[in-house]
Amino acid sequence: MTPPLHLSLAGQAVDVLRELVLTGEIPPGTRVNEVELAQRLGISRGPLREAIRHLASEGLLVLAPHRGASVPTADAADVQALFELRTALECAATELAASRRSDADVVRLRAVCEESRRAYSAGERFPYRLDLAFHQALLDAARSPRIAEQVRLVQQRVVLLRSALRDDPPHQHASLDDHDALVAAVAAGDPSRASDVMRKHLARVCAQMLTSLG
Amino acid sequence: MTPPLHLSLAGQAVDVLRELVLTGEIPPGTRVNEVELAQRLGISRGPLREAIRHLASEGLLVLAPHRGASVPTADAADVQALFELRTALECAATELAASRRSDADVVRLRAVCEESRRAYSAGERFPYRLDLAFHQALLDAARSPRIAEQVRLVQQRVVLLRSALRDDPPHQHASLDDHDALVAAVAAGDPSRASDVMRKHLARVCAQMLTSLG
DNA sequence: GCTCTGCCAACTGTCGACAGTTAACATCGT
DNA sequence: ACGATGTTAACTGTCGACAGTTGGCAGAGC
Repeated sequence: MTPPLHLSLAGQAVDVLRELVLTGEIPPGTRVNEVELAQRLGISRGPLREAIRHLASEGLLVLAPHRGASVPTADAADVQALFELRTALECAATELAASRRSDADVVRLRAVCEESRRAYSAGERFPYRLDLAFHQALLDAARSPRIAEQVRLVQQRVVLLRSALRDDPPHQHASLDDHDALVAAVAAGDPSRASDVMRKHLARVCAQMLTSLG
Repeated sequence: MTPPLHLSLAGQAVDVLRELVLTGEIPPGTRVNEVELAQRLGISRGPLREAIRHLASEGLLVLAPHRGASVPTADAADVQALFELRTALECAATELAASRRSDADVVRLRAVCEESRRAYSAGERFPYRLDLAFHQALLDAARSPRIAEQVRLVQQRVVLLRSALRDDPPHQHASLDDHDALVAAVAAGDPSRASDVMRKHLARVCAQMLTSLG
């Protein structure tokens, strides 16, 4: 039998609180009240504090001494710094993916791209879910668990800002093309081209976010 | 007056416990007893638990449900994954440093290199302190606070393994040469050459650690 | 002698309460 | 009316105690 992944109240609180932050139910700038939230979750302040600190270590909350935790707000400089980190990590992961990918990885990547195009053609907004799935599939192909973990954390922080990407068809179309180009380079086993495409893709996304903010 | 950096007991406990782990006073594989350590630090279990969780988020401790925290031990695969991450981050930082460095940055880097050579010539073992100082100076020149923070965390984990690097003069000499080559490329404003030198430098360090382990 | 089962000690996970600090409000002085 | 100051309520930081789980040990059964 697999040991239960988290039965601890603190672990559950991490999951619930993460969702509350990522879905925007606790919007950026909001301060978190420990006693109130503890009652809402039906737990004591101890486990909740541990959950809060954990989320803070992931960058989803910021702590101020004697003033508690709040959901971070980002300015242009923050976005730039965040994308410098994301670019460093994802370009490296993309290079590794181009070197290490299996046939199954390529199949998977193509499938995600096709599903994205279907959804886009069907008039849906480009589902963020599929964008994440694509990047996740790329990370799987890279077979570097630590880099994958760090990328996951950075992407989480980006999700906090994703309101900036809603409803921009040109940007979404460009992203679909980027993804296709990425898959082609990875499938061809060309790390430097793949990395280059990724760098440009992220630069576009970053620029898009900066204009949407400022 | 600058507000005290951490007056909270949890914050102090983080610093003390981090030092205990990094200096090897609590060696890898050792389990940490909460009540015992709390008494030793003269604090209650609450703040200590927060400190433990914080160190765990930095990778300096690993948590097992109902079995507490212990200092992690690394095998070859861990070292490889760790250096893949480190390479991704430091190569990116090096590229940025080559683009953004000021004259003062170059002066600083040269000074650290010279001090390292002096120490080495004087028959000292290559002080790890100076190696950290060099990489830190490089990060300062890169002006990317998030990447710098992540590198700091990875380097911390590497310190846990640094016993593997003691007393290897050929390796130390090669590292000194690497550092000089790095400074030259950064000073010349050549990002791709600088990144390349860094990649090879880290590959050598990683290989050295792997042979020392297995 | 070996294995399985049931108990036991030690430790972690959790809780409720107290103390110290912060920030906002009301009050006083000018 | 405006600013400075004292006061107070709310919240965080900390503590000690209780409960549940884990792993080891002793003893019974084969």
